[in-house]
Amino acid sequence: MTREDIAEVLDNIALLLELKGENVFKTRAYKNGAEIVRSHEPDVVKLAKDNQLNNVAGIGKALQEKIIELTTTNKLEFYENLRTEFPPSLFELFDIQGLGPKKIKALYDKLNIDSVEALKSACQDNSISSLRGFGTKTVDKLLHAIELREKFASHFRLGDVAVMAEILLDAVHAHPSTLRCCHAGSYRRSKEILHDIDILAATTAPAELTQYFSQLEEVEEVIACGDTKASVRLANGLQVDLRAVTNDAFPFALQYFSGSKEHNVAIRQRALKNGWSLNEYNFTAKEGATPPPTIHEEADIYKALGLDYIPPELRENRGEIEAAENGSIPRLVTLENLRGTFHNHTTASDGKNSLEEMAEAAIELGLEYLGIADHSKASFQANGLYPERLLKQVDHIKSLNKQWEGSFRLLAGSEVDILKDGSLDFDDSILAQLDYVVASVHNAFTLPEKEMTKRIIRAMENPHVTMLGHLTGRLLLRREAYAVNVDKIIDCAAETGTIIELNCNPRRLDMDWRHWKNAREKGVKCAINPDAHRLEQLQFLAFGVRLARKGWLTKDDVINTKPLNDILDFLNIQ
DNA sequence: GCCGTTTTCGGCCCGACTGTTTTCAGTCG
Repeated sequence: MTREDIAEVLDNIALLLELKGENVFKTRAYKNGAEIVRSHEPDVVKLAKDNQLNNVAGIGKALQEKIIELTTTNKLEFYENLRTEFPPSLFELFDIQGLGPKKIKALYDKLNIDSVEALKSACQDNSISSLRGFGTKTVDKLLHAIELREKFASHFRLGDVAVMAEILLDAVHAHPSTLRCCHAGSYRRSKEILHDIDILAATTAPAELTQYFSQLEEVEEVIACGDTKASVRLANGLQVDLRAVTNDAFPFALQYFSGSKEHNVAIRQRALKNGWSLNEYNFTAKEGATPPPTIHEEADIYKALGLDYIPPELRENRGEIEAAENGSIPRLVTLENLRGTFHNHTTASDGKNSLEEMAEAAIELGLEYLGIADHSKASFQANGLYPERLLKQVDHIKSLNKQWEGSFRLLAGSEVDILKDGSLDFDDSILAQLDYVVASVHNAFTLPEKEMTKRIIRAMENPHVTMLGHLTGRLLLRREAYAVNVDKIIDCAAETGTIIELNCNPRRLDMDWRHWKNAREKGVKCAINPDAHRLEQLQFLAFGVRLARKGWLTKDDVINTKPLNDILDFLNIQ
């Protein structure tokens, strides 16, 4: 049972308790517990096994017992009993916008509606209007929400929304009443998966701005439009929220709407200790408390609370507040710090551009080196190279390098397949002729966790392997990560000096940001690699940097911030 | 259900928006 499994059980308990009409704080405690289980370091599964759960804030006696029962028996009696009270299909109703626990319970109790399908019929034959609180507008909205659910996913990848997020921010910026504006929410925090885009604006005419925003040509549908807030939907189903506030409230609103919720709860608690209540508009001093200082910028809020500025990417309540308190917030890596990158493909395997074109694009981006790592022969679906073609490519790279005379360099590598037993797709004698080696898993995804972990560790123990490619093989919103013990891989990387890749293809973003803080603390280095299959994809580096920042990584933690000469030394290349 | 330098009881973030409920409940973030 993984931490994610446990978190899901706790989340489900919270939903079931809500349906039962339990105390909201009790349900909140379960939801909160689920979040803690997802993100706590070290892993609560390990803590439970070592009987070390008693010092985790937010996990009290009752949740401790439940987590221990889950880790030892893979079951939870309390949960099993609770589940018998409602049909499992009821959960899907929580996906419908506009339906919460109260309404779902009413639908179930009064009309026996237990699924989206049943809800749809009840809306269509209008039997639903007999319920108090379900007027004609509600029925229309529910039908619309059901349609949306069928048509669109409710989650989007960062890389799929970034362009639109920037276009809409520009549009808000262009309105004459806008004084300043910024993204907020999970986009600002660089989450890899988003539910919506949040934009915050300081304006002298809030109602005008929300009107203007809801009428932009990119807007497909207006969900809500009030005097200070507008919610719209774009053609691809993505929801975008705009908040319009005064210039004085802007820093507070920016802090508030950037989240995360967990971070804000902790920040508010801290404010309360000073006798100040903090909301999206201001500090309010309670009676007898020292008056809060004047706030001009978001950073002033953190300063007022005795904290260093916390970059938005870190605001997940994963230790950033403690770090800000004791002055140990890391100076996070930036895109400008990158000097080169590894793991890119060419037409030799499944890339769309030649060596020359990729090199030119890298130079254009200001990089000093570009690593070429085409697939190895076992990846026949990707036109993987046999040794002969690989060595020919190495020669080609050597001859191309002459023209740049040290100002730029192509590095000759390979993305070699880790075979099912952990051996590599090329002999050591071939690997020894390369500048570096990326080792990746491309088949046998269904191995049990122990075997998969052993397989990857065996590959890492090969001294020719420089770095590990896309550690878990996940494809966001498409394919689950394969079963692998990431903590063990990190430990092995620390021992063997193997670099772990942060694959910045927005469909992968693998290894996950949640593991990097741990990896960094153990001294494991990161390579931010675009895994570019065409020259435009070198731009993926920007997503990689965003996620590296989210993983607390500094310039020193990222190997490809090193200038060319240092990299040549590091790789032992003449 | 969790938590504690006012506390082991009594708090726990709260404002915006919508619809229908004519004074507020439910949902959302």
